[in-house]
Amino acid sequence: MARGDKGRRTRAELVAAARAVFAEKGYADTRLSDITARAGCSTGTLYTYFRNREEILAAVIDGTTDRAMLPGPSVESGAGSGFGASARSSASPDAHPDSPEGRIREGNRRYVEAYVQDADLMHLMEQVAHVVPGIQEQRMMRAKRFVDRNTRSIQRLQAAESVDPHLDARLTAQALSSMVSRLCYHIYVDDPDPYYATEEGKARLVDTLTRIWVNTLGLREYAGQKWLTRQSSANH
Amino acid sequence: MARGDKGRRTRAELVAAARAVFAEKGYADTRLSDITARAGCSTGTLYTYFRNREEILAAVIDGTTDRAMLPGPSVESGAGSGFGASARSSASPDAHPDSPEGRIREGNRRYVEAYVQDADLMHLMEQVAHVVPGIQEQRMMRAKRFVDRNTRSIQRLQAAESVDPHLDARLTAQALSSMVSRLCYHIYVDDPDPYYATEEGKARLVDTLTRIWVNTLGLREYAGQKWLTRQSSANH
Amino acid sequence: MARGDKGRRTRAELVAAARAVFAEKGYADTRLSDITARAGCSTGTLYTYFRNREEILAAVIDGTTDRAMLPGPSVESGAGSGFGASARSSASPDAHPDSPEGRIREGNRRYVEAYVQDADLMHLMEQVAHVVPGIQEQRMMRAKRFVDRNTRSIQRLQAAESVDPHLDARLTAQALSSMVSRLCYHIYVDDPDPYYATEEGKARLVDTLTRIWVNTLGLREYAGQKWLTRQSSANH
Amino acid sequence: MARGDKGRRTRAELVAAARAVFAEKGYADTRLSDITARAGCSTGTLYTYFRNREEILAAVIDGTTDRAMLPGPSVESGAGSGFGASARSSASPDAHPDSPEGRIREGNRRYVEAYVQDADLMHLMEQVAHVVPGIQEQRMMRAKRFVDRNTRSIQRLQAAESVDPHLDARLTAQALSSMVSRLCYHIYVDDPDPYYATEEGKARLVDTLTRIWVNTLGLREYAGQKWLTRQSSANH
DNA sequence: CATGAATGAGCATTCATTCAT
DNA sequence: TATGAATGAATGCTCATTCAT
Repeated sequence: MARGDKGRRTRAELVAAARAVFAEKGYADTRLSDITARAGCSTGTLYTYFRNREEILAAVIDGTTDRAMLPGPSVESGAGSGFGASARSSASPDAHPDSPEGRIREGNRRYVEAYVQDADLMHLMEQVAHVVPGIQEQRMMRAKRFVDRNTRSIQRLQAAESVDPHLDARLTAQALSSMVSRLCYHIYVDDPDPYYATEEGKARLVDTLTRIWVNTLGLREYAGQKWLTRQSSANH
Repeated sequence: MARGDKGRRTRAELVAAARAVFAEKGYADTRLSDITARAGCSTGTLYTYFRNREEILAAVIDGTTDRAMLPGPSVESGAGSGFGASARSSASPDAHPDSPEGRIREGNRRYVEAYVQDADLMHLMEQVAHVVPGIQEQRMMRAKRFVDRNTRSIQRLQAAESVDPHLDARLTAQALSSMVSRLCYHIYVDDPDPYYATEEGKARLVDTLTRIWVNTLGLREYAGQKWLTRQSSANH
Repeated sequence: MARGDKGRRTRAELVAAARAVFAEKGYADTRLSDITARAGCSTGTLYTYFRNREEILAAVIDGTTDRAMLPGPSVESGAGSGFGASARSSASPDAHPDSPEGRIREGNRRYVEAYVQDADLMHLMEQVAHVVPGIQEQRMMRAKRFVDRNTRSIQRLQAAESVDPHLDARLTAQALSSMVSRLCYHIYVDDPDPYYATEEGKARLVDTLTRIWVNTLGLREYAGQKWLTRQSSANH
Repeated sequence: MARGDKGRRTRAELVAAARAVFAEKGYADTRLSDITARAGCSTGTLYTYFRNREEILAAVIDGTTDRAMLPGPSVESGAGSGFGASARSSASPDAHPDSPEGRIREGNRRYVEAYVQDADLMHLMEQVAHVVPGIQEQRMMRAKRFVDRNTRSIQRLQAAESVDPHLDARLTAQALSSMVSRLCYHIYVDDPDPYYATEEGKARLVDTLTRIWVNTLGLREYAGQKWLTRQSSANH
């Protein structure tokens, strides 16, 4: 493994090139020579930094994991806290940021934002998850932590009678997570609609996601209230 | 293309073998010789029926499309009708089968059932969708029809004030579809849990899915009522 | 080998089909299935009549050998006689048919005529001669006989002081034969010019060939005479 | 494409090996592995320099095009001049080198010499011309230029009344070219006779070819003179 | 005699990986 | 560290030939 100064730069160029080529041609259709060609170095150089094709894939994923890969809402409310900490809540965009709804909304907002930034990576992940061993495990681990936390939040709120007690907490947490990631995947990768790349589009998406969480959980304050009206006319 | 009687049998054996090997080793790691070996014929025979690797993949997918591939709830309620036709509704398993909830439940039940049957195929689809041109298009077409129908149902129910009017109908329809397919994928493919292959597990899954749909939409009768208790203790 | 009545017809269809396909796609690019497809029978049938690919090629060639394959001038003047039998001679088209020139002209005329008829076969021969063992030998045998005869004719005429005595008789005979076949090949196969398929074109070709023979040999009567004028203006 | 020093050597070895194997087994029967085996490298190396079988054939042909491929007499007399520039001429080997006859003889001499050098290549060309697209075109182009030049020479000499005016100039030029190449092909490839590889044999061949050209064209000075005697006894 | 599905040896081509420079 | 030519195992695909029906 090269650690000099030029070394670090070359390595970075390789990772960047790999990401770009993976995005362009897909993982399976990418030749290592495509990567070195774009990185402007020779084939041999790649092996100075990576032992094989999978290792450079791992580097591409790791290099951006920190930013992206937010597995869903409630991420930001501090370890173990979930979204159920505080009391006040409503489906309106101006809900108190510390209410369960506020936290859900904030989590969704961050997730969507990250997804837009790294849509190409998400596409790559999708291709690679079922093919390269290890990736999927790592990914599921991360997702599991958040589902676990949300499961506990739901259970706590169910105990507090703020959430529909009939819901299977874990299944629901998993379902809501799946929904968020899959809908983003659909909108930003599968069948991209430029509207959802705009601020308005993203806001609408976050709002819909949040509303689905809130409605699903039946967060008390919200469930009982009259339907609110929103400024932008419905149904884009 | 062989059309005799033996021909039909050989072709079927090849498709079956292909499906099995794809499931076992993954699409990318499957050698055509793996398929012919399992089918008990020589490599050349494969080319009597298929021009190349993609064509046999297509045959595998087509061969099961009819059974599986139900893209989600409300499929069965007749062309254009969606799930919103009748009035009475509740989240309980014994909801009138013709109520919106009944239809959603029935759709979910069928989808889950089909998914369990063809989980290996769904896995295959997931691998292949992003790699093989054409597959993804066909798949999205089919999904789009159901999202469209559900979008209209939601809009109709919103007009009748039976559904939360703040929801973006299309986005919600898409989100709920995504949730169903993705959750099934997670449960039956990604991180399989034998419990959900049992009748009880499937029932619980269907129930949770249905409840999420109903809660999300805020179907009136349900939203207002007191939470019901279920026999099986919560949260598996 | 099938010898029934239907058998003979099937065999004939196969040979005809083979000739057509060889002409269309070239020998190397012809699949046996191309032949059976065009003949309207199944692949197996071909093996009822021919043991392999070379055998059907042989059949195609044999089937037309009688007509075509005239190896050049002087063919018709009776066994062993060559073109030198009679006395009077001139390069004009109306030379006495029994003069050396008349015989040369007649030989060329027949050769060209046959070539036009079977240009596709000649093309086939050219492809195949260097590739399939046996064909070339058979072909050379036939050619050799005519070169031999012409060699003797030239020698006889040289003895009679009617022909340039400096010429190497055999080499000249070979050269003139080569010229005729190669020029026809060029004109009818390599770089076909429709003009030479017309009666006028063929006449001009035969005339040029004949004149080259006569001039080369320096057949006395011709060599001494003043240049003749021809009706059709020169140099197409 | 490798451009280093070793690279150039490897490439050259491959081309040499290809030429040798093509000559030995024929183009169609040559396996790429035959070539790499003889070149002493692995199969993959061939693809470092050539994209496929045709490209290495092209390299074999190009690599020797400069030496060989002289399409016939009169090549060397400067652009556009042909063989008809000067006046004095005779069929004797000691004709003034600048006379038409001298030029024809010199052209034939060079052609024969080159043919002997590269007989294996000429054989290869013959096999390949009718099979590989592009080769034939390139070959005809080159040949056409010489036929064109000779056509003009003939026409000029006809205008000067030095050449038989009845001859179709282009057809004659084509015929004489064809004769030269085909006779060489016969003598050196088809039915090789060691005699013609000797100096005496080559001289006799050149002499015969030249004499046929001169007689055919009826170059005045020659046509009128008495037949000359040559030292070597006639008719090998 | 005809059929056409089955065969399988044979070959071109790819591309991750190595290593001498 | 960088280079890039060399490697060669691996695999998709072809098509002449066979033979049971």
